[in-house]
Amino acid sequence: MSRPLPKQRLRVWLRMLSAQREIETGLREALRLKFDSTLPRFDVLSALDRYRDGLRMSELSAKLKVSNGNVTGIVERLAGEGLVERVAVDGDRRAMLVRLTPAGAERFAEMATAHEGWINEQLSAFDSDELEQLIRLLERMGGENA
Amino acid sequence: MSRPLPKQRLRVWLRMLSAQREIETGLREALRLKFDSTLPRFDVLSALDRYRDGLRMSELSAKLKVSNGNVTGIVERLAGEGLVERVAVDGDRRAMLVRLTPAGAERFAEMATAHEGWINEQLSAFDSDELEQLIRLLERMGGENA
DNA sequence: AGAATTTATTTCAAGTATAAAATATCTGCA
DNA sequence: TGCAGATATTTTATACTTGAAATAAATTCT
Repeated sequence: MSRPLPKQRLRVWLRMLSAQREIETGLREALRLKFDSTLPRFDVLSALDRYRDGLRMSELSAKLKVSNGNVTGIVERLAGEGLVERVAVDGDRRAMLVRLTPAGAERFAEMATAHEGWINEQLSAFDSDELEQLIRLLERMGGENA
Repeated sequence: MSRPLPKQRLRVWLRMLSAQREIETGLREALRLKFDSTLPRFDVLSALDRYRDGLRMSELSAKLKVSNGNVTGIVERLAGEGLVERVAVDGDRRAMLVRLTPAGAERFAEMATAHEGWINEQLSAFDSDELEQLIRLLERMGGENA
């Protein structure tokens, strides 16, 4: 007789939260110390690095799963640092396209290398098979992919 | 020849972030609509419900893995709502013990029931074996348990 | 064309979060 | 005893986050 399903699910959720917070705390500190930057900024740069032609504000907030207003502020600060630029979209004067500047692309490349290393350490306990298992399971959690 | 280990680990991390944000968005909204409350407040109540004798501020922030100053603010608001109370610890005048009020315990009980239901829906795709797998894997992620 | 609606983004108010500085208290030890 | 250092918490400054309201521009429907 095993534990009821709802309790098991709750347990998974709580454990996931805990692991996540712990890893994020490490990342946050590392980003701050090595790059004087933050996790949200890294996330925005990362999305823009993946979409080199740029993204609209709304696409950015959808990809990051955060509110529109939130992205406005982060992009503003990144623009202030010269890492991203906002350009008008022609054909739609409501929209703004955000993309990496050359400086931003270069900066992100350094951060991404370090970031991959930190994650690699945090998840060093897992071998390839286990990682595949995790991917398969996590892909079925929540709705669609990243 | 499979993908290199560091990339696989990164993939797991990104997928976990994505799933988490999606689920949290749902929980946040549900908590707001049904209880006019928030996730951080729920987390604090949850910890206090588990430790009925109360917790010190520092124990609370350690369990929740958030900063001390953060907990100060959330507890302040919960105290304003009459859901928690702060009492002096005798033998140490620096410390504060926080615990649920009867109203807080009652309120939390309602919230917890609903919360379990929401999580149960969000993770409805998984059966018992898969949940056990997830637990085992997640327990090895980051450092120690919750 | 002109009004109503929808879409894209920003602004706003309130709450959440961190790191660092400030307080207050406690503990260990010369 | 008295003080140096450690501990518990709050305060402060700044950043992040949300949901809702406000703008502004595009689209739809007569």
